[in-house]
Amino acid sequence: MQDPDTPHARGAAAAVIPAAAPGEGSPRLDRRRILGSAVEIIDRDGLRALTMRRLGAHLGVEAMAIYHHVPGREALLDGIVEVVVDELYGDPEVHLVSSDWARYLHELAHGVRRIALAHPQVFPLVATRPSAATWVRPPLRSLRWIDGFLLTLRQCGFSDRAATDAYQAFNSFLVGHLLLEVSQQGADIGPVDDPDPGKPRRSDLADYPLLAELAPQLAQDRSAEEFEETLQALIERLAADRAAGSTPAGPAIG
Amino acid sequence: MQDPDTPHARGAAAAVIPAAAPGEGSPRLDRRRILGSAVEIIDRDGLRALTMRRLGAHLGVEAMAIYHHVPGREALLDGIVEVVVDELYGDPEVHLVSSDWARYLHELAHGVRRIALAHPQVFPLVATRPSAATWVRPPLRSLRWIDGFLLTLRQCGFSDRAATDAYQAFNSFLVGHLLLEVSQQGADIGPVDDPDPGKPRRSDLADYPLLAELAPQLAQDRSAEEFEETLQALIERLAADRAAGSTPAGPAIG
DNA sequence: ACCTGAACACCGTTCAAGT
DNA sequence: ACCTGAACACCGTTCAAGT
Repeated sequence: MQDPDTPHARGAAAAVIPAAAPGEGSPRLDRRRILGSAVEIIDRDGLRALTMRRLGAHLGVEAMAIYHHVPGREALLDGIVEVVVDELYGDPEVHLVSSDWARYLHELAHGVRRIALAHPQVFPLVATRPSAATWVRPPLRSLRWIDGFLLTLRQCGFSDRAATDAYQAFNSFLVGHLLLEVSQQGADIGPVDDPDPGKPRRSDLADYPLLAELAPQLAQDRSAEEFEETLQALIERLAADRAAGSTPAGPAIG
Repeated sequence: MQDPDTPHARGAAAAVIPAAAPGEGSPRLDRRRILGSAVEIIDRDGLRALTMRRLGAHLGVEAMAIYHHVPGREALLDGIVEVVVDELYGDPEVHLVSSDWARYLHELAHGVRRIALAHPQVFPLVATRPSAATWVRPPLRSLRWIDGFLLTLRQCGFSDRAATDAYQAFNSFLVGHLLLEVSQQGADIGPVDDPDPGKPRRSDLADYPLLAELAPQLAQDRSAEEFEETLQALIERLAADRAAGSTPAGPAIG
């Protein structure tokens, strides 16, 4: 249980001066500042380090002050997910709509991947938090992006059904791949308290000679290539669905 | 904050008689009984309802007694994941190895899906808990199954690389699809405290006419079909990779 | 050997009180 | 209008004590 307490404001009994942006005059609390600090804490110390009390301290404020801007911890987590997902808007390489659907899916997929890799400890939250409606699926869980997605595909000749199916398949792909990719690079859900979380002992592996032989290869990080290949395969599949269009599988009447 | 306290043993100040299997004589505590109760609690009330104290009460024991059989809460969660994933062994429709790899992947995928649907509240844990080694990927995270998987594919003519790639792609597919499927059917990560988690208001949807139009279609549950289709596409892709075999993309030397 | 009671250091959250 | 102090009902976990 060492808690090195990284050299932030806290060590000395310093005056209560919240770290405000240098040029900005107002260290006052607001939702944006709260959510920003929360993301910082998770990025640095993991989800379990995010406590109302610790968040307050990080903001130079008592924990209870937070409740004036955010209804509670659950709402805080929802806000974090929203803020992180909305980083997509700031990505100059991703456009909200496009006339080239395949290129659009490429851009979007890489944009989401950049977010996941920038916030590996937040991404499990993005993937697992229940969303507003059941048909809003992570990670593309903002109404505006869902709309842009469907608009783009419909403009490009997808039927309604093909477009909505594509939305679901695209999200499944992103969640599946990115969740495993961030977890692979040490994203703990929770704090890093555990020095050695019990990696398979050699003796365990001894029971599975093939596994022991292939373990080094399994350990290779081919995430980037796999992402590209699976994305490409998905796009090809969607292209086929699009071409099939509104042609069902043969005459069903009769 | 209503807590109806479902009509289980608890209401009346009953004698401390732990619920033991009728025929079984020993209500003594052991790891298996603890993990079983823990899964029951999560299945019924969600992950956040699983508390050392509540688990103890459910077992007819003080919370501290649990620590004699399980090192702590983290280990408890790991054990839960293990127990649930190991239900695969009890599934008569899933074999550990096979000489027909495509059929094998079908069986395995459906076996894992049955588990996810049987324990929708546990599956996010299966998907997000850090595993022993980085190369052990959820949901197929038991060494024995990984070994069986690789053995089957190698026996069926997959190269080492194609087999390990297939393991990773297969797991990504399962996590992505099943996580969204269980979350879609109301799997809360956390308790059901929130009566209405804020579904998109009509006014929000008014800003996105296309979305409003397609929402009913997005809300349709096509999980089963999608699972089948994506699985089939994955298998076809793996078949192509297998056929490509050890033939790299042209001469790289020179 | 196994379980309990009491305690400790933390949580999220409330509410009246301060400014 | 915004923040604080003190309190409440919970947590996970420890440890000496009981049987």
